[in-house]
Amino acid sequence: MRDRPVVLVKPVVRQTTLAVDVVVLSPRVDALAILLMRAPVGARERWSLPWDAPQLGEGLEEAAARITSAVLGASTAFFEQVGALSDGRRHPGDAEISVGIAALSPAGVGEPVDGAEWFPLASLPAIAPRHRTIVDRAAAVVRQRVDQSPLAFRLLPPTFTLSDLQAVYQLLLDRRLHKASFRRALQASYLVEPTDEWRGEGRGRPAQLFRYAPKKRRGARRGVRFDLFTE
Amino acid sequence: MRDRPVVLVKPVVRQTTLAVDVVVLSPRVDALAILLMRAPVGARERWSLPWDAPQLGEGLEEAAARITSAVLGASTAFFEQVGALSDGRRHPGDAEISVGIAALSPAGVGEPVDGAEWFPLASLPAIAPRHRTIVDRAAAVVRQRVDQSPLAFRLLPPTFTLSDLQAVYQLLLDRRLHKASFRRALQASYLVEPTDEWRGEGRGRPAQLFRYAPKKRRGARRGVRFDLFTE
DNA sequence: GACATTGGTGGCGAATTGTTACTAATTCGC
DNA sequence: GCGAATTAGTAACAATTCGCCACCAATGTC
Repeated sequence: MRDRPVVLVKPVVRQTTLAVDVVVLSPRVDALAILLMRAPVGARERWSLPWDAPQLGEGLEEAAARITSAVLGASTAFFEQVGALSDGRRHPGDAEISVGIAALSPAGVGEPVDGAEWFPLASLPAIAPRHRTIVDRAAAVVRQRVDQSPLAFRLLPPTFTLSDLQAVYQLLLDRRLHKASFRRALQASYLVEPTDEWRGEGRGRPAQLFRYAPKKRRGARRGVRFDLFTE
Repeated sequence: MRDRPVVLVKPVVRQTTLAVDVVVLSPRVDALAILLMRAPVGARERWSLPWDAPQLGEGLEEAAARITSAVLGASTAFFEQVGALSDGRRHPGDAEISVGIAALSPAGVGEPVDGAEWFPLASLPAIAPRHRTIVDRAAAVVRQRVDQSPLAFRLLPPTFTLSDLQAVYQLLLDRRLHKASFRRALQASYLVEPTDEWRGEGRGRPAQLFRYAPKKRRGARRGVRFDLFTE
């Protein structure tokens, strides 16, 4: 190597347009749902993900939080980045770059403002191509990270039954889990602790309520692994 | 819900400055290394990640590819997004937003241009705070995804011995793996197939060369899991 | 030819996983 | 009141997987 470094890449910042597109995820009846907004008249598609540009000095997750509470009227505290996109696909605001962010919201928290509505992930209306990509990636991301990250607990209220928890895992993973194995794996992961409350749903035996309380576990705690097949 | 939707969030695109910061990763002697560039005189730190703004109409991974080949003189084809950052931390070009991208480069491919140098991940010189964050996240991301993604194979030439492969996994996971278990897990994953070539390193028995050839496996193929402890 | 060195495998005990089958506590219908 | 239905929770067993040791194989060194 010679003495005087030659800068072959001469980096320069350039102005671009950036949008934060938010995938607000929540467990609804028997399906994961996301929040879409009715687009202004004249837009190419009738629906879109809630989005905005970050304000000056505002972080990306901060922007996502602002957008989420504007649309849902409730604050969410857990976000998962889905990725940045700048393919040629069309964005409703024609932003060059999109940062997709998934916001996890427990069921029953907040209420969509006028013009916003829940849609089951499996049956969305037409949205802009870039939004479609972001939604698909968001689903993939949560599915992939659910066993490494306390993600499932962010879709539940502070206390919940193990059946609730299992239902959320099933929604996220999109497959049925075996009850006994699920509970055993959960036990081994030291992620929850029982409260002394019980909840009766009407029929059936009342269920004990648990809370999310990850124990620091010496050594490598393996992620929670679940097996296949229906109960 | 009323009939006329009220748009509560009125999204607007805004101009921002964006940088793509690239973490070029490669296995060097006994350690994962990344490529840093000597910064121009007057910069606050002597070294930085290679970075640039994407050109007009250029995708993020495209930009990463361009930057990588400018610095390494060789093209890499595998990228992993590390995430977008827009905290207050300082970036060498004062970009408001950074997209961190890890580029995986096999050992022995390309040669750093003047002003660029390999540094073992464990002992980096001082770099801008935002670059520090990106490097740390990149390491975390590859560690987390190595068993879900063909990541390890992108750090190796097209054919390799199983010992080579094990060494790369060990670098990525930063721990020793047990030989017999490693091979058994690999067998079960249907990720590699043997060629009919063998390679003698000088001493010891020659090793068979393998290539990456993932078999489509019906049903849920579980990720490759490895155990602990030295050979 | 003994030895050092690296590659590769068989197999065994321990741990984990997949599943069945049971017990427990409640409401509903009659 | 009381059995059926329904949901919660667990014991236990068989099958599989894991962690590891011990060994065999093929090469270079002396």
